[in-house]
Amino acid sequence: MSDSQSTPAGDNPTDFIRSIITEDQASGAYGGRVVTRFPPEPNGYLHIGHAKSICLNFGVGEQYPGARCHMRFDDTNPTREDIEYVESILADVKWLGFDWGEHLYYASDYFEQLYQYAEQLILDGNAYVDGLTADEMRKYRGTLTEPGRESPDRNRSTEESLDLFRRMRAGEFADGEYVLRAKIDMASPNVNMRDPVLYRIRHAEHHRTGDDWCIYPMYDYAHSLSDSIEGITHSLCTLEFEDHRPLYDWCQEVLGIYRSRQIEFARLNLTHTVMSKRMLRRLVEDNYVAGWDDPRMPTISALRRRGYTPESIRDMCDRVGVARRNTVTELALLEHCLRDDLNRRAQRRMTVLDPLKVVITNYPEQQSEEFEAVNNPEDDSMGARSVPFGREIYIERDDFMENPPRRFYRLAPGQEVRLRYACLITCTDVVKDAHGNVTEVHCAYDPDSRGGNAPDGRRVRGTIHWVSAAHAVPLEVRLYDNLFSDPDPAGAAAGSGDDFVDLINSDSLQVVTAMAEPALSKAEPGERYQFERLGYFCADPDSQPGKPVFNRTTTLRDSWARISRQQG
RNA sequence: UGGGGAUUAGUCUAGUGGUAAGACGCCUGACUCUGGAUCAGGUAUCACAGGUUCGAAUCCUGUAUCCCCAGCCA
Repeated sequence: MSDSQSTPAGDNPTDFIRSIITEDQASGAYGGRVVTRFPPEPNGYLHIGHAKSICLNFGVGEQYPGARCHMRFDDTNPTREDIEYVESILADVKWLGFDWGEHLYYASDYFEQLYQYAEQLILDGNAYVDGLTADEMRKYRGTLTEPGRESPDRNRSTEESLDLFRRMRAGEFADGEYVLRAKIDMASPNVNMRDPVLYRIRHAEHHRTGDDWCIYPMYDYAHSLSDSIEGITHSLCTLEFEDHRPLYDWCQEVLGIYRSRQIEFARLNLTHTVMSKRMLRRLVEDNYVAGWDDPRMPTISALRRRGYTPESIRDMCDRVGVARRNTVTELALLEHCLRDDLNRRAQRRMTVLDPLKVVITNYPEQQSEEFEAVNNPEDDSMGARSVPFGREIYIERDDFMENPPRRFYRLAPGQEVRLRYACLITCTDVVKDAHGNVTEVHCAYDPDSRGGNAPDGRRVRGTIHWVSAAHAVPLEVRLYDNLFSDPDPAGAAAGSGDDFVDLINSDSLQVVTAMAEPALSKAEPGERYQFERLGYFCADPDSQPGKPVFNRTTTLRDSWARISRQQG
């Protein structure tokens, strides 16, 4: 576990759900058991929003004595689901650092049991087979302000319903011909209680049960029963299921089975991204991004590829908390958590993203030497490495200005800066091309400043990173920015009537060839570094031996940007 | 009055009758071989209006605003 400052040791409940569970434990409800579950439908990739639910459910599952969290797939709709998603979801949950142990389940494992319970419902007069078409059923359902009407089939005898239901299972009917409905109350102000459909006919191959079934249970029914079957004590779900709770309770109550308690919380929203499955799918399928794991996506697999650590994601979820209010969390919080984590853990390297050549005119040609650079100033145990230095080096183009503004402490004519870990240099001359662009900068170094400090103790405010031109290795670096500049793209699109894809930031990806110190040439995919003064970067799986590719995970905080903005 | 929720600083979250806490962000300053990190300080009277009370973000009443629900999706 990483040390999260937001959760001081010894504190117990940190949100209303944990308060409820703590009380239940104290009062002996559920016999002192605590069992939660994370129940995705395997119809897409997990995103950062799911991470909140994962952290909550698995977090509770490991926090209470004897507690556990089940990993369960809500695979009740064969037409949208696929094994590919099952595998990616499992991998993502694991990567986030959670473990379901033996408790991996599938709603489809309960199909037979669910079916038997459905027959029980019919026998008890709590369900009936209805022959209304989907269209008719919608009309019979009424509206939000008007009650619904009872279907003509509502009073079908239990014998007949049972017979029809068995024939539904046997495959005698086409899709849509019949459904099994709960017999509750067509006049309920809660439309979910107006005789909701429990089973529909779907002649489709299921990714796990093949064509064993042609009738499939609906979410409300399957979920309530699955929770009960697994002995889930606290069934944590998002706010939009609030109206479903009466139905969730109804299913367990009329069947007289184990009672679980559904508790709803607000889902996570993040600025500068979209989270709906529909929109994410659109981004991928219409090729606005390179795939589900394109580092600009909010999916777990994309965040992983981009370089986010699981610890940082969990830390953010901890800090965001759990409540019942619909909110939008600033991306800045996630970025803070990442920097906080990587500042302590990532090794430093020097890389120049936009090279400008500097010739140190008083440094002997052909000569070179090595300077020692610490790998992480926050952690001595990470040791040091040596970095080659020579007469010609690259510095960041931004680190030189011919006519610098006030408080620009970097390189400028006549101005002295420190080359990090190396020595002090002073700009003596500027070489330009025919268009007046600076192509080269000439400097003189202070031979007595080897290591970075002058013996006379003079202060040099600016320290810049650099790379020896003779030893530099080229690096493909992918600079990512937010996919959407608007903090609330979905809202902005809805408000203006625009298609959300029109709001995509055209500068969300910039690919550059950077010059890096030699140590970076053999980076393995997944390795994360801080490129000094620039940000955190992660080697991408596209890297080839000798041809590393890095993704910029996030920049470092840049207070110079603020200063220069203030100066105009 | 269709039903169900929500409303504390720019953003999250705590506080459950005794005079607003923490985090991110932002602003100041210190320090610094990353204008990074770190450290110090600053940054709201709790949607609104009444009421109860010695005292209310916390209780009551009313109002406003926002979110969710009419799939044989989850």
